[in-house]
Amino acid sequence: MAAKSTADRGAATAAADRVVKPQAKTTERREAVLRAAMSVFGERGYNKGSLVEVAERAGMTHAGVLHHFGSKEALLVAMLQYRDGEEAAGVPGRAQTEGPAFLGHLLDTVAENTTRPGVVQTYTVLSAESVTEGHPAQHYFRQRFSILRTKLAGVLAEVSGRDADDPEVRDDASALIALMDGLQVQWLLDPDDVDMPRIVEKIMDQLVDRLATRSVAPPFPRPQD
Amino acid sequence: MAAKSTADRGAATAAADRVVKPQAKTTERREAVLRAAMSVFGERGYNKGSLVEVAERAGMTHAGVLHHFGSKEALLVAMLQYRDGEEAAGVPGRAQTEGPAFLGHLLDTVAENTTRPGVVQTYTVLSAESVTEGHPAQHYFRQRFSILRTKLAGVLAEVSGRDADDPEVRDDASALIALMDGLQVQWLLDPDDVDMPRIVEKIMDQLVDRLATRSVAPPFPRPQD
DNA sequence: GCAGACTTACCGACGTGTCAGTGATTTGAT
DNA sequence: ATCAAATCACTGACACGTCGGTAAGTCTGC
Repeated sequence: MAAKSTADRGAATAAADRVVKPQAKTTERREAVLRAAMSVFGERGYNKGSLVEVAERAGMTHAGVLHHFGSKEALLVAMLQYRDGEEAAGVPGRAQTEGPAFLGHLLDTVAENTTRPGVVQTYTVLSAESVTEGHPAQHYFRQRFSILRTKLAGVLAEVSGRDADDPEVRDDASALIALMDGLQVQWLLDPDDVDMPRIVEKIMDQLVDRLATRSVAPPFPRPQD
Repeated sequence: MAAKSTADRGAATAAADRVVKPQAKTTERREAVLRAAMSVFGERGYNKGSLVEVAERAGMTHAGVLHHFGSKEALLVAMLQYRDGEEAAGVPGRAQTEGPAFLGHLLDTVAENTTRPGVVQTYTVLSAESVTEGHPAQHYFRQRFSILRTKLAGVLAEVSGRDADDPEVRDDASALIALMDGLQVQWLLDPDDVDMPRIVEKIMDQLVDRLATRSVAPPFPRPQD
């Protein structure tokens, strides 16, 4: 019968070609809107950024943007998810960096961010803005921080021969994330006065070093090689 | 311009007594507006916070607020300065804590902030928002960070017997400030998962310790044993 | 009676979201 | 392959609310 929305489509073609459901260039246009949203919300924040400006940068009217995403809130959420996907895809290696290499990946990201103030600003402004009442990105950032803390704690534990549930390890994970985020604000305001990569690397080394050398009660014998 | 507003007044009359200048309750009312602004801008951010809501909480109309402060921007700036004054006055000791005691003061502040999420939110949201183009609080925060970095570097140098111009000392000052700011975002989003005072104290100790024990030697990967 | 502290009334600019309509494209039956 | 119907990707106009700011008048304490 009649398919209601674009979501209701299935088993039309057997072959696994890629352009079956949407209208050929639709994905392209949606991505243009998403990228426009990143730049606008990054420059002005979610509250001050307007759909009209997003639409202009994407080359359509604001009604067109609403046609694709339904509401400003939904656009923000879609943008956040899109950004995650892009980042994962952008890494030359596999989707997710695992183990100790993750620390190096973090350092690389900090260094790379130095060349992309726009991206840094998007993240900084939005994450802070999200703590206000009823902000649509609140759930996203709460979850993101939670996952990041857990992952970092795991890596830190692995590297230092500790337990990932050790409060000290978790504290250090929180601290490292906080350090990176906090530095971004200072750096955006005063790029010449704050050397993000150098600072993060130094503190990270120091944290790992202390975690490894000062094992309070090693649950297992851990030779330092 | 007919009835010019009283917006710009800088305590510029001769006698320092109280019977000449403001109209008795005026100072009181202005402070009420300033406090209302802190709560509104803290909850919603500067962009989303409205003069109407500030006015309501101060018990007047938004035109009344404009009468006192001239513009929304001017209100924000006045609020920021008022907050600084309040904080300085709130410390039981003198206006400014000097020397090594400053580190303890910082720790006390972090602990105290744990009981005042509103204040923390105001600072967090506004400081991040200020990095956007043309934000009225940009100058305030740039200056604030600059002064804080310098002061902290001085104290750190004093405590560890280093030079305040030492890049390592300045890096650590930036790092400590970044840590505190970054933790606030995580804490606001997840108060139970982030123990701000404990984390800051631990990192601070660690920083001071390393600064003091490791003089002016270039850092080797594994000097400690 | 006058300056200052307001209020009421209002303006123009914007911002989000709705709606009907219009071509372009895809679909499905022939 | 052809063609009509369905669906899509939009646009333009508008409804409706909100916001910062202005103008002018009123009330109050000195």
